[in-house]
Amino acid sequence: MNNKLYIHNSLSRQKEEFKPLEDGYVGMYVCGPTVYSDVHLGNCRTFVSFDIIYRYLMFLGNKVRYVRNITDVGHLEGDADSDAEDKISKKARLERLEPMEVVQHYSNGFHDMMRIFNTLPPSIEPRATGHIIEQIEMVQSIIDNGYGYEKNGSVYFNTAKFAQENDEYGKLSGRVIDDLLAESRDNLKNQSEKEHPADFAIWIKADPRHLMRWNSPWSVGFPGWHLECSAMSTKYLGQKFDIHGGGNDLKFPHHENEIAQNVGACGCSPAQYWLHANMLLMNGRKMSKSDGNTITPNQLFTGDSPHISKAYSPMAIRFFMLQAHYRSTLDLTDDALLGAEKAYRRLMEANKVLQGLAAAKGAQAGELDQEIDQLIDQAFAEMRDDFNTPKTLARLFELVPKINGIKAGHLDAKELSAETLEKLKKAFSDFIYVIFGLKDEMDAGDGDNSAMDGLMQLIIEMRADARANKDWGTSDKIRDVLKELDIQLKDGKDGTSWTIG
RNA sequence: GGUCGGGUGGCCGAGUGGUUAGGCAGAGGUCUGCAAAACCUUGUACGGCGGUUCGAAUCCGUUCCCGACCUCCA
Repeated sequence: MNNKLYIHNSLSRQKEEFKPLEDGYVGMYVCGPTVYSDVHLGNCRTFVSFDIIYRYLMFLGNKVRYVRNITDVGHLEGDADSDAEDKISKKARLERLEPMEVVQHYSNGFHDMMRIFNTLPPSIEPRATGHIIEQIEMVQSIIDNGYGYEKNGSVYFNTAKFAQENDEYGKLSGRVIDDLLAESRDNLKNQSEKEHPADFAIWIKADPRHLMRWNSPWSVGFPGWHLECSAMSTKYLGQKFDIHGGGNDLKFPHHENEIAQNVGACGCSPAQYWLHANMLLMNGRKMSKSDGNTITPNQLFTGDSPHISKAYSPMAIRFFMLQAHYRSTLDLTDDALLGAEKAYRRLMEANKVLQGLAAAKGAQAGELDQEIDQLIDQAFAEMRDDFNTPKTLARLFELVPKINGIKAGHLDAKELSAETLEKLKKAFSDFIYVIFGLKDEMDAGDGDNSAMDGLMQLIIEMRADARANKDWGTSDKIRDVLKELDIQLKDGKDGTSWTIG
């Protein structure tokens, strides 16, 4: 059986077998947020996608160092040599806050949201402002290697020269430097500090209104966007590492320039595999604040938005994200969320049923056993094929009727060996909790529900008595009132169970 | 305008040169005191137009539409 992991590499635009630089160890860098506003739902999708990838790499037995930065300086709203302002500096100025207050506030919010979506924290979460020295050193290396030049205290990366001397530039994004040249030749007339429009700032001299400033050999200023990722990935993962990830929108210019900086500074391309998560749409269009086609995570949780009919739980949304492949766009609609929520509950219910199953006496591997065994193996194979969560889920959902069928007695439990049943239990639990990172939201109180369980047991018994006496009024009243309390009774062959939601 | 990626059944969403994705919704049935849950069965599909092929939704060309990034304009 083929146990290799295949990953789609944006650099080669095809699936490749994943081979870490050092067997059993994986270094993964993912571009984190710029913390100047509340985290965007689309960002959440990207980080959930990489959370699954992180979890799965660990599940396969790798020791993973997962570095996800926080960009808290340098990300401009426009071009460095125009009138652009740093996003955080601007926010701080408008709100009359210290820039670090802005950074702390939105970092906290980001972390809260990541926790709500049940993503694992990265191994290291470096900040750009905490690595000014490393960035200055990298600028110096780039200058020393002839790929950077200073103009009026700012330092620019010489993209044109770099592209001429290296094969690297444009490889990732498909940009051709000549096209960039041709497209923008007119701009050369502008009073620009740049020698070429494709050049970009790696150190920016701070104008008087700029609130974030550090001493450097060139000026009192701040590092350019892109540079923080080059410097910090090198610091924590080395000049070469395994995986670099981020949102698709970062491919150009951010990631292209990152590669240029790394090559320009040390002569080697940083990551072996580049992974890009695709965008989240809403109602078939991009989310956009200006035309109202947008929704925040919190609006999703509260249902307070004209775009949705009800509130959705974080796990229902996480499940919704799992239903699409990370490299595809995902269209968020109310109907799709309704469907995902139901599917999520069905899966979790099935798991609960499964974990309660015991092997039948005298069970032997029959046809059912073989089918189940095969589906489990297929599910794992789907994950190894570029983390294909929708296909993995499809296999799990093919197992659901089997689980329910055994429980209900439609399927012959004797055909399922104890060994395969154990394998199935372990696989379901691993997929749901360990790999997909889902949580049970339907259990009351999580852990401390013995009182609730006891109460429900009593109520169920009282209803059973009423039913035995054909007292339908009482039994239906119990059922209806509980339903209003969001508790659902499920009558099965061997008694009644209940769930919340 | 440039580069790249898409257009799949009522909705979301996989995938493949000839064979079932899966979920949700819909229809029928089993079970039930009636329901719900669960189980069984089930329909409609691959944007338009050409071409390659014995055969294409899957490959090629073209056109329309959508998205990302860049650029231009505002």
